[in-house]
Amino acid sequence: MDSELLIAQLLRWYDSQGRILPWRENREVARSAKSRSAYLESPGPYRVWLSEIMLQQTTVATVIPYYNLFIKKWPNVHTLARASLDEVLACWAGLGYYARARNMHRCAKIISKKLNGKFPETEMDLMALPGIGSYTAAAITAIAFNQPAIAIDANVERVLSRLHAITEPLPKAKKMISTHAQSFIPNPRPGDFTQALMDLGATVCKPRQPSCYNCPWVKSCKAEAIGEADTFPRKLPKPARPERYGVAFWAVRRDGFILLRRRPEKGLLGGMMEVPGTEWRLEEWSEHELMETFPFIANWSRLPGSISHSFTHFKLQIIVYIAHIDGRIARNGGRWYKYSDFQNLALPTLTNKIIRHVREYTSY
DNA sequence: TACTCGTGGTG
DNA sequence: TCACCAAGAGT
Repeated sequence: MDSELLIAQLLRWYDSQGRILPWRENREVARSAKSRSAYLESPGPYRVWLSEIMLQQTTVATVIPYYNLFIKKWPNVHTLARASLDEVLACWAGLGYYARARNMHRCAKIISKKLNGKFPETEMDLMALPGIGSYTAAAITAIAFNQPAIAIDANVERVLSRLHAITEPLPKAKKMISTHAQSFIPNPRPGDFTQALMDLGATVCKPRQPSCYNCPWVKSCKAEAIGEADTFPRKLPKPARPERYGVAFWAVRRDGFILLRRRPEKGLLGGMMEVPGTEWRLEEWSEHELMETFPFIANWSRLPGSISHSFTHFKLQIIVYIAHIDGRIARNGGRWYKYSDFQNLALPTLTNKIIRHVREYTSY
């Protein structure tokens, strides 16, 4: 294929059809100035880095409000480095993949204190930082510093799988896709090009019902040529997700405070707050078992209904027991919180679902 | 390498 | 309704 032609076609498309996003405010300037080169000035590595971390496995629409909040609260890497991890996790709550927030905070401290606030500019040096892998390193190199690199994400994998009609299923096809991607390096506008490729995948070369009639590459696309664009990329079937069962214990103190606890730093929902409960196992919990599992002696009563939540590799069904407590017992690291303090806590969506469920059935 | 790690939107 | 999907990284 003629790489130079493809590059020119995609950049032309990007100049008129590329998205304007909060972490691309330079594009707004470029487009309104009708500049040929949308690359006027990078938004800066901090903004590029922050957006790329948030965008890992997360949709643009979900990220935007979080990105705006973070930029407003911590406008540069030094302010973010000075924030407490608790504060960062509380602001990240609901965005998922919480290891990202912990790694991001660690990374900010390293850049602020050890690197004098200066982001590394090569993929190798960037990848040495926590939370930055091959994709994010390439994205920062290309977008923030306009140096030759191509970030290969799920969009790019899909676009190139179709362009070359790669029948090898993912993830085995990654190596071949990467080889094809290298043919676009170097090019005159590395930052714009890598974003153009992602925009094409997000708005035209979509997973389902791709708009091939709007694609600048339609004449070169091998998958489209055989009328099977939407069948690429091929993928290996995913294993079924098992159902797990858990019980949450909603303890209310006489003054109305609720017992919550912090999850361990590592693992699922690491460092986030939860309603105390049983482990999540493959077997349902019997009433008889729970008699020995309640965190303390009280008049526990079961709330009607249940909560369903879906994680990446298993589904979870939670039932809730509620009790009013006289003493100020707080076992295994739990702490009492009042409702008005909940907004400042790192509450993941699962915990919020349990809270909402309780509020439906009680007056709290 | 293959598994772990969230959540919300979509068809 | 539910399986699929997303600007992946760490281990």
